[in-house]
Amino acid sequence: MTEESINPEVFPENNRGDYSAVQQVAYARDICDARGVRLTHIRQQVLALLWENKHPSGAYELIEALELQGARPIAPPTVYRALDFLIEQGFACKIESRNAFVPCASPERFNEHIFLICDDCEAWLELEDPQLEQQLADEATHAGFKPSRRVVEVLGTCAKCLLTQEV
Amino acid sequence: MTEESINPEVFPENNRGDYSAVQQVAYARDICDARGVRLTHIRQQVLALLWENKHPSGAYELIEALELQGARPIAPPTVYRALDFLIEQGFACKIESRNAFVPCASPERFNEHIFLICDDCEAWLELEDPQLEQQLADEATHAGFKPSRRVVEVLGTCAKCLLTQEV
DNA sequence: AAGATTACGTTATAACATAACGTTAAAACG
DNA sequence: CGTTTTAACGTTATGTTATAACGTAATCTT
Repeated sequence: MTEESINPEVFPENNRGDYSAVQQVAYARDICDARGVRLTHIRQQVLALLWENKHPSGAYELIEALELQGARPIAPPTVYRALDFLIEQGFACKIESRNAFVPCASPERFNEHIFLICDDCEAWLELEDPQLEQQLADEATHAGFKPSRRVVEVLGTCAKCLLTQEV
Repeated sequence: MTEESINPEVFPENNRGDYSAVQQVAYARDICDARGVRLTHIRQQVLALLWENKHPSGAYELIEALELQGARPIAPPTVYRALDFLIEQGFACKIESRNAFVPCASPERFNEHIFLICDDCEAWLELEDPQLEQQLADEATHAGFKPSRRVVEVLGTCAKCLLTQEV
C-alpha cells in the first residue's frame, strides 16, 4: 500500500469520478495487488491518461501522450496491450461507437455500464442501471442467448452543450 | 411498383427476416419510392448482400462480393456511400462492436434496435423492446441529455452454439 | 539458480474509413 | 425540350484503427 492508496469504502457510490487521476491509479493499484495481477508502469501511465483526458481517448492519442512523457517511440501494440489489461480488469471500457477508451469508475462490475456520450463536446457519463441490465438479460434469456458482454451507448447532446447551442 | 413488390402490411410484425433478399430489396424499393429517395443499383446490390449474408458483413467483404458480381473494381467509398444511405433510410445498421453491417428488419424505427450477436457463429438477432427504449430515454432525460442515437449490442453465445459446445 | 511465465519492444501489415475532386446521370425548371 | 441544378458515382490517395509474429527482458516459481 502506498501513501496515495485509497480505501475503496471511501468512494461514495458511483462517484469516483471526483478523484484525481493519481488517486484513481492508486485505487487500481490496490485492487491489482489484491487480485495478484500487475499494474505495471505503462499500464499505470495509460490509466492515468484515460482519467486525465476529459473525453474518450483514442489509442493513437494515448501513444502520442506517452511519447511526450517518455521521449521514446511507443508502438501501437504497447498501448493496445495496456488497454486490454485495463479492460480485462474493469479499469477501462471501450466506447465502440467511437473506437476510443474511457476509464471506468466501477471496476467491480463488468459490462454493466451505460454510457452517454456528447457528440458536441465529447464528454461522457457512465451510468449503471440494474433494472435495465436485468431487462437486457431477460431479453437474451428469452432468445436462448448467453450474454458475455453488453454494449450500451447513448449518443446525443449533453446538458451543457444543449444550453450553448439553443438557437 | 414491380412484380416483386411487397405490400408492407403483408409482413407480420417483426418477422420480416423470413423473406428472401430479393423480397427485402423489393420492400425497400417501395419505401424509397414513397419517400422520394433513390434506391440505385449499387444500393440494391449492397442491401441484397446484407440480407444474403448470415452474419454481419464487413465493408471490404461487401466490396469483394460486388467485384465478383460486376467484374469491375469497386473502391471503398462506393460501398461506404451505399451503406450510409441504407443506414440513413433505416434499411441497415452498423454493429459497432464488430465494425460490420446488418440489414434491418424495421426500417420505420430508427435506433430502436437491440442486437444479440453470437461470438461463435456470428449469427445475429434484431430485437425491439419499447420498455427498454423508454428506460434508456428516461436515464438520458434524467441526466439532461438529449439522445440522437442508441447502440445496444449484447455479445455472447446463441442457443444453437450453446448446444454444440456444451462440454 | 534454472526453468516457466508474463510483459514488453519492434517490425510489419492487416483492417476499417474518409477526403477530395472529377464525371455521369437524374431531377427540376422555365 | 434543352438548360440548369443537384445527387450519385468513379477514382486516387491517404488517414485511422488494430493485430500478427517474433525476439528480449523482467518477474515468478520451485
